[in-house]
Amino acid sequence: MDQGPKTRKAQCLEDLRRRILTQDLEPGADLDEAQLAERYEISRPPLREILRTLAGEGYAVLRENRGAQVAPMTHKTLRNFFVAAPMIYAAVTRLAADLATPAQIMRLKDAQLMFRKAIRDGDAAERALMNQRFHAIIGEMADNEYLLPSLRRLLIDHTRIGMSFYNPRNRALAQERGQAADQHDQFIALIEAGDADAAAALAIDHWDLSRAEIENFVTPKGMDIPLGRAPGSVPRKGAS
Amino acid sequence: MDQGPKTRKAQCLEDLRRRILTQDLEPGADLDEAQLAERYEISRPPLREILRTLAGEGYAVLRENRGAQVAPMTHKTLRNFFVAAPMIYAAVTRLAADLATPAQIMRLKDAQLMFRKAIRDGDAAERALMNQRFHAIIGEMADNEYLLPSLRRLLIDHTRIGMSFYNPRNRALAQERGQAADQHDQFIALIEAGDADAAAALAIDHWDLSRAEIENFVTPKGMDIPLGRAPGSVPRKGAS
DNA sequence: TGAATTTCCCCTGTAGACAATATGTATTTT
DNA sequence: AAAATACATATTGTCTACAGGGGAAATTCA
Repeated sequence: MDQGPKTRKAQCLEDLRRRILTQDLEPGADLDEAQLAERYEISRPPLREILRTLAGEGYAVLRENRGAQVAPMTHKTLRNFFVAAPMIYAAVTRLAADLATPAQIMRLKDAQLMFRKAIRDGDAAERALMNQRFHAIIGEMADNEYLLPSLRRLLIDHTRIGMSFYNPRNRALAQERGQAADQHDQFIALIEAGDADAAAALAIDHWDLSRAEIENFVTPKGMDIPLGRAPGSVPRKGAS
Repeated sequence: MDQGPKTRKAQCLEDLRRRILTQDLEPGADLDEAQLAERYEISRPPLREILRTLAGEGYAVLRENRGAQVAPMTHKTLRNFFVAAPMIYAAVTRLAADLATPAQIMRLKDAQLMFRKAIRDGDAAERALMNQRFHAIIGEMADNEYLLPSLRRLLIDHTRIGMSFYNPRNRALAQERGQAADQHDQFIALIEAGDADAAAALAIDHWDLSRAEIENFVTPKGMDIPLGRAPGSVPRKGAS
């Protein structure tokens, strides 16, 4: 029983990627070799190769003699992300509109169908994964080995960030997801038409939508409720 | 005898990087596991990890069940390189000017000294390596995990391309190398001054210089020598 | 009681042997 | 004679066992 079309090693790699993207494995979490090797029924040497692969792709970091951990998100992460994302996204989308092949456009449409299905089903992890796949395919269309490494790194953290503020009770978020899906349809149309300028502009719009979501989550409205007074304290004006 | 400050494995990784950058190992060359393991006196499992690391960094490519090879340079390579390089270089340099620490600036000056020394010594490989180090340090200054992967990938191929048209007899190239070194001094000054705009502009100038070199090599002047006439052919005007 | 040092244990790193897959060659069949 | 298949060989992929380093805790000394 080799449970699936691929080898166990490939399945392990794929599953670890999925678990990291969906935050099933949280940023900074330790990746224990022996434990993972047992879980995926492979021995430690091939698992170590997988960890190195993940590190190369930006999913994990390796520390000499101290094991691997899921790529952490630090206080600088968001700032760096905001700086790099619009530039790379716009550049890649522009190239994609110029170079996309019919076969790739088919795959993009498939990914979009699965993305919309995940939204309908309310499956947050699947939605995040399908969104990631959609943009990864646009990256493949751009076919530029020098830009793809940064794009892939961005998509990993974009997906993880998106997972961290999923909230099914928030109507505004649901509405924004609908907008995002509509923009995906526009991506397909513009790429199919080969309209590079419009595609690049759409990439910026798409980014702005996502950025606004992230900013609303990171910087929520403060609670407008005064603190109680400490016993014996004197009421006063000015700074606390 | 552990011949050096680092472990044999680290030395192997470093040496393979150096050999790939200097084209001692040419693009597309096969990397035989057993052979390399013997050469560096380590066993195959750690060597395989090194190959995976190199693949993650863009030095090599892995093909399932078919071994590793040095990252090839195809017909699309140069075009993609020309598209991505100015954007990434300018962006990274701008960030570097904003964020560089004094310690990093010290290291940049060191790298520049070694770069000039390599030029004086006429050591092409060392010059290419030190140029790479100089720009890698600027990358570290930018401190942006999303842009560095693409920068690293660009620097690898920029170094390899530069090595492929080294010619000590060409005076124009020597003069351009002097210009490049002078621009490096300007990089240091502008980064130290924190002048991001000027640094980004300089990055573009530096790129233009390098691009002109590459274009002159890739597209040399045609030879203006007519073919001989075939026996019995009639002299004629117009297209051949 | 606190701090420094030493020891122990767990985890990472490595080695050598084994298994499996791909390629090239030779043979056989059409 | 040409093509296809089967086999042999070389190379990649994997496993078990062992060695080594780092961190944490305990103990000892100030």
